[in-house]
Amino acid sequence: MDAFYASAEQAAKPSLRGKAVVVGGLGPRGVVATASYEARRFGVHSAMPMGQARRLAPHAAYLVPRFRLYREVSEQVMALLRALSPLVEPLSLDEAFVDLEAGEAAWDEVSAEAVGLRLRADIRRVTGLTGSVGLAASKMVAKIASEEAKPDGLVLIRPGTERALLAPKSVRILPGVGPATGDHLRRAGILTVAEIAEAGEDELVRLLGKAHGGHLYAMALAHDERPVVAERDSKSVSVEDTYDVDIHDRVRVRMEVQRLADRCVERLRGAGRSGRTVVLKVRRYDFSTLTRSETLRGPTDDPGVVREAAARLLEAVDTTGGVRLLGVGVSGLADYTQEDLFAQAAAAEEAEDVEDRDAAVAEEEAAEEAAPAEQPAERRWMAGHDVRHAEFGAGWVQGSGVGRVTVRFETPYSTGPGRVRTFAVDDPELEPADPLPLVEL
DNA sequence: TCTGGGGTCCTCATCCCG
DNA sequence: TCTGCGGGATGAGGACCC
Repeated sequence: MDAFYASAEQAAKPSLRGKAVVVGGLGPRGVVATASYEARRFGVHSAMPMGQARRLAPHAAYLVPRFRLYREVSEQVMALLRALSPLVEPLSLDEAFVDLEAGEAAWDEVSAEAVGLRLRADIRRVTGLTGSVGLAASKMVAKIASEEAKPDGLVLIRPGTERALLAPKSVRILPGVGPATGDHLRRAGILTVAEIAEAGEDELVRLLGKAHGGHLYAMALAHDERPVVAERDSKSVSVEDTYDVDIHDRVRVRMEVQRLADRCVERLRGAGRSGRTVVLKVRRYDFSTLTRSETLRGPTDDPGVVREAAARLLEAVDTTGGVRLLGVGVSGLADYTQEDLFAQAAAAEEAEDVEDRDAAVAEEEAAEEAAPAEQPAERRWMAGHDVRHAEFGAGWVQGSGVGRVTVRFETPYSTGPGRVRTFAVDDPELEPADPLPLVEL
């Protein structure tokens, strides 16, 4: 999908069509998740700090991501892909590999191109958004083709032409070559894909190590036999938060770690999994990041067990100077919880856990009350989120501040920009609403 | 107003075991 | 019994991707 989050927002909000739109975290430490093509013209791109984006494109619309909506659209697209082949490998919400031969949807260049064209039309019809298609004989080349196809295009790379096509390009187009590897290669005088191939496998392995070097050399020769793998089980589950202001208070740090552990277990259980290794992540005030992990005797999905492990790990970490991010993760996932000797004891502790949790929630609420500067009312009105007004109907939050919230009343089906009105943040006629489908049913 | 969140994979060091 | 060594498990960190 092309500039997926931003395109979805433009489809949902007619007043933003053709305008610079930036989706990402809006807090003081937010970064850009996706910029619309209009915003990219100002130099805004993903992973850029929001402050920098605002300086480059002060008039762009800045919105918070709405993952619910993106997931729904993603499901529609994935369903179209699965109709082509049982072998669909999603890479993210907006990207996937499809093995067209396995689905007998295509068997040569002509049939593949026909399938690609039809798919793009279907995506547009079903979701209202544009997607790009890259067709090739391997995953790597198909991925590069799809990048070239963006936005709103289709690129087919004929088998046999891959090497010549890749040769003059920067090493950075190869998947797996980021800033660090790019620099490494540049220092060795290797700038293009052709130069990787000329350097030879031994030299690549010497520079980058066995796995990475060998892999990269194969890629440069357009050798990529990796199969399309459907439904891969995830290998870890984690949650993390970056705080608007560094946390110095050790007690508060402990409390945050407990909350993160609970959220992590919630997600773990939601996925019907359990895990054996608990990982604590701490990013300090100076952006240095460290992780500490502990492997348990068996997999668990018990919040008490994960919380205790996370707390133990935290005790081994120096947080003087402050922390900007905390995270808790679980890896070594299994589909079951081991019924070991301690299962009984764990069940007995469950009651205690619930009490602990209540205590933690109470503590947190108390902390919020103690800090009224948080302005909780405006938390409800996040820029870009859907609302409904008893009199004016469906709309979205354009902005909020100093006790007011500004709403634009329009839907994905409005023919032009909607009207704007401002309300008090506690207006009883205004309430949060669910996202509307981008295409009218 | 410098730097998100959720993942994957690889490497290297260390420890333990046979 | 001492020593060498390979290999798995574990833990930490880094690069990369969307």
